Amino acid sequence: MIKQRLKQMLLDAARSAYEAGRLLSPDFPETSVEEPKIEAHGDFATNFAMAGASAQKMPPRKIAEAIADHLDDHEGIIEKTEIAGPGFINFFIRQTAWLPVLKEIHDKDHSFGAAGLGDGKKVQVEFVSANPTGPLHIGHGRGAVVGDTVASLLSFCGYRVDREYYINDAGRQIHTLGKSVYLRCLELGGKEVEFPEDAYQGDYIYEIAKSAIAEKGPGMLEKSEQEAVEICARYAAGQILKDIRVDLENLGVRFDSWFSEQKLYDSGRVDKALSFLEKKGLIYEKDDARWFAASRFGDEKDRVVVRKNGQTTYFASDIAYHLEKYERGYDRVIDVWGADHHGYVQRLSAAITAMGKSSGQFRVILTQLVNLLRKGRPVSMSTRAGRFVTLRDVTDEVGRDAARFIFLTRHHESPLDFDLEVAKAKTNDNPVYYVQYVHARISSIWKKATEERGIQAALPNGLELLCEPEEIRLIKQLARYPETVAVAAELMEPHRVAYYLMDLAALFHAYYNKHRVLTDDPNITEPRLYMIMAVQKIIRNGLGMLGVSAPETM
RNA sequence: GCGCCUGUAGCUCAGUCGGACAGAGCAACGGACUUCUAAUCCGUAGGUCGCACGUUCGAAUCGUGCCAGGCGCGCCA
Repeated sequence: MIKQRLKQMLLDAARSAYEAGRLLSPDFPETSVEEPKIEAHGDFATNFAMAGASAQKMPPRKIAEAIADHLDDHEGIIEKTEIAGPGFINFFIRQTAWLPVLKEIHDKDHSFGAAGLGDGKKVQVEFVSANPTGPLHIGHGRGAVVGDTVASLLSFCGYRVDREYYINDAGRQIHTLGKSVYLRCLELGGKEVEFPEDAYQGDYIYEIAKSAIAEKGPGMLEKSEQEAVEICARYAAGQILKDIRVDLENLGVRFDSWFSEQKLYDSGRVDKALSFLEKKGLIYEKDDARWFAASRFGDEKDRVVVRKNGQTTYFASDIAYHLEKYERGYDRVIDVWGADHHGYVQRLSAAITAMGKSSGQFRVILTQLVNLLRKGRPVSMSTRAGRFVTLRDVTDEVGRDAARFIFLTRHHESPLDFDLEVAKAKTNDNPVYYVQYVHARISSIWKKATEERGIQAALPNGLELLCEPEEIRLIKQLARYPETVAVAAELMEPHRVAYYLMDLAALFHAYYNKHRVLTDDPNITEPRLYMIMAVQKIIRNGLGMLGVSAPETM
């Protein structure tokens, strides 16, 4: 990568300038090379001289001159350097130095830009994990897409990634679900029932009740209430989970494993985790309850793990779950939660620190809430009345590609306004089509090239003829792909890839409108075809990373 | 009251490790289709980066204090 080579050259230049007596100190700052916003400032610039001014006790411009004089560009990638402003060194790269990236893209194809950052380490990304007590809503959709894409990014960057869904199938909510269904069953059987306010109100409960009667038989209702509720609970959770699976599949999200909370209890894992902490002296008894000393690990206060009534808390099973994750051999564990759970982060982090794990081994990604709008007006979401727009409604209406792309064009910690009408619009309000259109346009050109001109393959001939400014800009953008993906993976910010693709698409459309690829001159047609096929590969790879399709025609 | 997130153009949002003159799309206005797909392109206009102070060669970015919106502060999940 050109940037890396420049960094090395700078460091070498600084050393030889010091040896030649032009610099006073061998203490150099960390070299930072970045791309200036303005093209007139060159392809790359460094603040090396300014950052080193205090150590050198010299004016920045003097330092910059010394370094510039000692630059050894034996590969010949630099056209010229300039010293500008308070002491920036600006580099102008020889245009032909950009061209090799095209061949690299063609050669490496799907794996272009794949970095070995992860070094084969095992990572688990746990996301969605919605309670199986009702349909998914749009907020779950956001978490699903962010989690899925973070997993893809990490996987591309050399981690061994598993996607997991944690099923909260133990505890009171499931019991409430069972009771809700049971009562609806009785109601359907003609009995007068009082339906409590804290039960699940939605119409889907009726649907489940109907099929429960059909499948389990009316005899179910003759058992004791406790037994019947239990049957209803398990049946309902199973049905809802089935629907959740379908909803996620529709969004292009698939999990490697579905982990049951109930199994943690059944296998004694919760007790095991608590005694593990107890042995470390981190569990104590107070007010007839048992507490974990979370405050010793940065949490505000200690937290109850076993209640006065002898039942464990959700926190206890979560500790057991995370302990189990590490026991399964995951080096890093990533949880994607809705922002409404952020109060929970510290206590779980505390528990994980208590397990002896470092902060780098656990990360919670919080996704902010989604406001669902239609034509700028909030869509009413009354959970109490059981009347709300589900995730399925949304994907059915706007489609997977648009839904995913919209979730990924915001930083996940920014609240998101999701407007159904905008999501359906096939205009630039909806950049997914803008990006996909590049792919389709290139397919169309290629089709024409093969069918009408008998061209068989894109070959790297005459690339030095790619010297239009729009061509150089496009190729430079292609060269940015590896770094974009690496940074997105490292920071777990998938939106960076989406923005990268929009920028690439803009450069391509601008190029397309100004220059023809298929010309009467084969000498110019060949390299241009080679270039746009590289663009197409990056678009395809990038969209694929985001779980968005790359259509041949639109 | 305490904690977390957010605040950038009329709207929706980017802005990397503190870098040079603040970025895109939409909306507005004016242009470009006998051409490889106009789901496109070109141009114009649009800013107190919530406010104030501080840190320094340099702040949308870091620190402190305010303001506004969202969320959270259970022996709920």
